[in-house]
Amino acid sequence: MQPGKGYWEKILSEARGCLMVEGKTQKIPPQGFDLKSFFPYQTRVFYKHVIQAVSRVYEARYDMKPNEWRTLAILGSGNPSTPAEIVELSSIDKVSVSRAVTNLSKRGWILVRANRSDARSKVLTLSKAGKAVYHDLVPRMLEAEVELLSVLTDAEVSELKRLMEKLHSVADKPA
Amino acid sequence: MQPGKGYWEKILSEARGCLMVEGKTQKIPPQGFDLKSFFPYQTRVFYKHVIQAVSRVYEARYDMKPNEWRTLAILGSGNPSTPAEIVELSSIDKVSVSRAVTNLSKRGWILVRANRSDARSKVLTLSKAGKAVYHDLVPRMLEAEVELLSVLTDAEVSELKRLMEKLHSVADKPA
DNA sequence: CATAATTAGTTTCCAATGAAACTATGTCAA
DNA sequence: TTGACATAGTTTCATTGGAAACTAATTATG
Repeated sequence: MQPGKGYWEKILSEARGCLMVEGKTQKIPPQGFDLKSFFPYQTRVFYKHVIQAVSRVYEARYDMKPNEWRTLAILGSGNPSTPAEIVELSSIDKVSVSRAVTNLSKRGWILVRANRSDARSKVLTLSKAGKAVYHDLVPRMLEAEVELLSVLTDAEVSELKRLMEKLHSVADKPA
Repeated sequence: MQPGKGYWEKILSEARGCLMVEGKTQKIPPQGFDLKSFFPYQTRVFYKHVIQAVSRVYEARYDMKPNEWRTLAILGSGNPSTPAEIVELSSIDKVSVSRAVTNLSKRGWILVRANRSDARSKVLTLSKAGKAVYHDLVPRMLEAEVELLSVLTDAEVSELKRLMEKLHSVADKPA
């Protein structure tokens, strides 16, 4: 339960000089904070790199927005879905899903029909055209993924994924 | 130079059923694409988690925006800088830096003086108030980082950082 | 049943961001 | 010099995305 003490001891030791307890202003910082070695900063740079590498594909080829691609991807890989299911599966918020669905529908890529079991809802499926786009795009996206990851070994990719997932397991502080 | 063949062989094999070569439309996909196991998707989820964990701190405490925090962080840890240097160090674009500087200046946290050696430019430093904010915020940000990373061991943190950095080393395709 | 509380999805509004155009200054070459 | 081009920073504009309010339909409760 106490993993990696050393790490943050090191980090905090850098900050120690400028720690201030609530009211008490103390000391000048030991020139200590370095954005470049700050984990969230590194994550942001990393993220931008990854996203940019793959978003080019659907942007250039179909002028799609990220959320449209994600929505299409979910509809293509599964059975008919409701917007709510897409929210669930994509971690996009419902407002954005609504917009993506509207746009994809305008383009004729998805079909919207009523949901018999709940009139508030809708059932979405890919149209023929939508499937064609999906089939064209998926392998290209996977290629882009492969290209992106090609500097890493298999083992490294697995490890990276594992560590990213592990980070989520932080329980929200009970207090 | 050919690292981790197995990984993408696996990935591509899933797509194989629906690969289409330029003009030729082929096959139905093997129900194959799963957004949740798509690396860029995982990265986005990961990123949101990380950013959210730390941005709370400066948002709640000083109602600062991400780019304002980053700008402050750079000014605080170093010597006087020009906006261009901040762009360089923060990987924020110059438009955003300009805005962050304007806002921080309005709040009285940074001082702007002319740059003797180039009248187009400016020299920025933290004011007394700005330093106080910096000194208050830095240890809290580091704490948030520690908190965030506390589910990982030292070794895991190092490895994660290493892998994220390694991914950048992709050379932009020559052709 | 009737009505209160929820839920699905949309619309409206606003904050954040980046691209392109713009202003002012600096640099280089004839 | 003087003009052509480059550079620092700002402004304008369009796009994106999320929060909150809204509508319509459903479920729960008395």
